[in-house]
Amino acid sequence: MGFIADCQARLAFDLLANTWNAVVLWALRHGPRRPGRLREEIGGISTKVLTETLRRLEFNGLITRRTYAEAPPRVEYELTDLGRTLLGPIEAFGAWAHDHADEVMAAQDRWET
Amino acid sequence: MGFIADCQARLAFDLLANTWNAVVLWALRHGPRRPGRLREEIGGISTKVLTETLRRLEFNGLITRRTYAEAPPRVEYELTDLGRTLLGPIEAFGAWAHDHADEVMAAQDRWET
DNA sequence: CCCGTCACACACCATTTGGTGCCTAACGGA
DNA sequence: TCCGTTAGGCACCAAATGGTGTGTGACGGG
Repeated sequence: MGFIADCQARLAFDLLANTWNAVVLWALRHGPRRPGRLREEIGGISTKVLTETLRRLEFNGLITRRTYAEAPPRVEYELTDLGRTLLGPIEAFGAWAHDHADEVMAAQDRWET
Repeated sequence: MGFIADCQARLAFDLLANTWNAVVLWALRHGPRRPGRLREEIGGISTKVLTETLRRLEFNGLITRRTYAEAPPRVEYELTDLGRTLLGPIEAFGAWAHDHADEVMAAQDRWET
């Protein structure tokens, strides 16, 4: 029933099953962002991986890519309505981490043997 | 603020940033399970990957491993209190998928060019 | 007329992830 | 005594992920 194997929940898990998808979605929560700005705000992500992540999110209909015919070129990424509906679940994880990060790290430290 | 780069939220995202972690946690939601039973209920996971996933979850303090000195050997995995606190956020994603899976697949289909 | 900026593409590389197949220890039963 | 069952180790492999470094087109400015 409902949540295992090839079910729909797996689709959602797959959307978040990489290092940057959720981070980039979260970084877009306040509105459109240019890639350079995204890299600053996120920190630690290369341009290549950022563009790959943005392509994935665009492919899944979670963000849109808007280009402006200027020079130097300008591009903005923005959450779609669909993408915005993911902010709630993502925030649930953020809140969980805020409450339990110390417990996870304590559990990890117990394995120093 | 507080959700980008090296912050605590990244820790939670990392916990779910692979194919099977969330699935296995979810499969354990009703109580202890033996590995064979888990593989049946989940479907499509090899024994190697299942044990690796269980080791990861155990390492992060989300599940416990209990062995019984019997033959054939018996092992049971169970959510810890900490692991149970993750069921809420995971369920939020399941619910999201239930509501929006069709939109994601429709978005993917738009890229058939 | 060369320089810097921006948003990539592209070549290349290391590590991780997921997967298959084979092997083992230990026992109860045929 | 050989078989089946259970959990999982081990060798091996392919693909995906993440990362670095370099090149590029188009324009405005010095």
